[in-house]
Amino acid sequence: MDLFDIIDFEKLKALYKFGRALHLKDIQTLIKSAHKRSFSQGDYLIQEGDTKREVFLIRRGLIRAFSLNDKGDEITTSLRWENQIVASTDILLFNEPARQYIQALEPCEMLSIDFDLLQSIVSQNPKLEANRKHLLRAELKRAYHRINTFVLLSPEERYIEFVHANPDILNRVPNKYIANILGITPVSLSRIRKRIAAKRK
Amino acid sequence: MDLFDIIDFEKLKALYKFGRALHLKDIQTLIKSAHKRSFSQGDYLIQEGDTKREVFLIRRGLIRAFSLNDKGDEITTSLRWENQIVASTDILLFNEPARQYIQALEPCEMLSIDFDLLQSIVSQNPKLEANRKHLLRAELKRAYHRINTFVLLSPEERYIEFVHANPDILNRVPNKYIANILGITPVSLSRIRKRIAAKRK
DNA sequence: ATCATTAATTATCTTTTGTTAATCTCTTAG
DNA sequence: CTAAGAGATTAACAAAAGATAATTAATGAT
Repeated sequence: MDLFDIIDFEKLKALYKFGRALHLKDIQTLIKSAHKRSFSQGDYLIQEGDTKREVFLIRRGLIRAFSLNDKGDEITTSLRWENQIVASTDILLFNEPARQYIQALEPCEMLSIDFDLLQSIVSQNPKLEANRKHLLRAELKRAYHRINTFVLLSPEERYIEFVHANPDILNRVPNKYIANILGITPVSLSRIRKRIAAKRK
Repeated sequence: MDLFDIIDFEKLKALYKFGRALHLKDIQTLIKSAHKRSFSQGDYLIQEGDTKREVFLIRRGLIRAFSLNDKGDEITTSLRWENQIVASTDILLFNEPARQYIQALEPCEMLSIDFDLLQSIVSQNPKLEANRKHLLRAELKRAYHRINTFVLLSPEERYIEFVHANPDILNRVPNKYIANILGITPVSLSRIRKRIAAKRK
C-alpha cells in the first residue's frame, strides 16, 4: 500500500476547508468517513424529500440547485463549483426534508462528509467553532448581497453584476439557468445581452 | 430603592431572547450593561460609517433599514418591530463600517446591549452557543426565503405573500417602503393593490 | 381655518418584461 | 452524414413596470 493511500493528501487538502485547527485524531476520523462520490451530468445529488445528512465538497464539476414553482417549472436558484460546499440547507440547517433538488451540470467529483460526524468533531474542537461561524457568516453575507441585487438593481444591472462576480463560470452554464438566478426569463436575458452588446459598440 | 429597580423584570424579560440558560452572574452583568434608549420618529439608530458594536432589542416601535442606490435614493431593505433584534450586520457580523442606515419610523424604546460583552458571555456559557446558532440560522432562513420570493414569485405574488406574512404591520408602514422591500416602485405597488382589489370583487 | 408636507393614487407615455411560437445553432447519437 | 434534441435567439403581441407629473387625501403646524 502506498503512503498516499494512507494519508490521502487530496482528501486532506479538501478537508482543510473545514478548519486549520483539527486534531490529528479528528483528521483521521474525518478522512475515514469522507468518501469520494462521482456524479454524471444530470445526476441528482439531492432530491426533494431527501433527509440524508451529508455535505459535499466539490473537487471537480459544477452543480445547480433548483426548486419547482407553482406551475411546476424548474427554477434554478444557485450554482456551485470547484472548492465550494454544497448541501441541502433544509436538511442540515433547518432539520426539514429537502425542498430543493441539487443536480450535476457537469461530471462531478465530490467529497461526501457525514454532517453529524463533522458537527461532533467541531464541537470537540473549540477552535473550530470560529470556522463554523465563519462559514455561516459567509453564507449569510452571500444571501444579503443577493437580496440587495434584487432590491437595488435592475435586471440588466443584476446581470452585469453577475458577470463581473462570476466571469469564470459564464461559459460553463446555460443562460437559462442564469436567467432564473436573476429572477427573469431566458428570453428576457437574451434581450438584455443583446442590448448590452449594442451599447458596447 | 424599589425591588423592581434592582431586578428590572422588563429588561430580564427582554434579555430572555438571548438564551434561557444564562448563569445568574451573567444575567446580572448583562442587565447592568443593557440600557434603555429611546428614539423619536425619524431618529437614526445607525448611520453609514458607524462602527459602534451594539445590538438593539425593540421593546416598542418600528424601524426601517435602508441603503442608498446609485442615484442616491433611499431604498428600504428591511423592517423590524416589537420583540425583534436590530443591529448592523456589517458591523457585527462582517466587521465593517455600516453601509446601511437604520431609522425609527415610530417613537421607539430599545434595549441596547454591548455586542462584545454579549459575545463573551455567550462564549462562557456553552449552552448559549445553541442559542447563538439558532439566531444565525433563523436569520439565514429569512434571507433564503426572501431570495425565493424574488426568484419564484411575480411582484404581485410577492406583495400578497408579504401581506400574509406581515398582516400586523401593514398599516404601520408607508407603502413606499414596502414597495422598496418588494423590489418595485411605489407607483407600481399602488397599481398592484388596485389590481388585487379589482379581482376580489 | 389655512397652509404646508407627505404619502398615495391616477394619468400618460416609454421601456421592459412575459408569453408563445418560430427559427437558428450546435452538439450528439445513430 | 443525418436526424434529434437542447439551448439561444428572434419575432409579435399582451401585460406589467418605470418615469414623470398632476391630483387627491391625510396630517400636523401655525
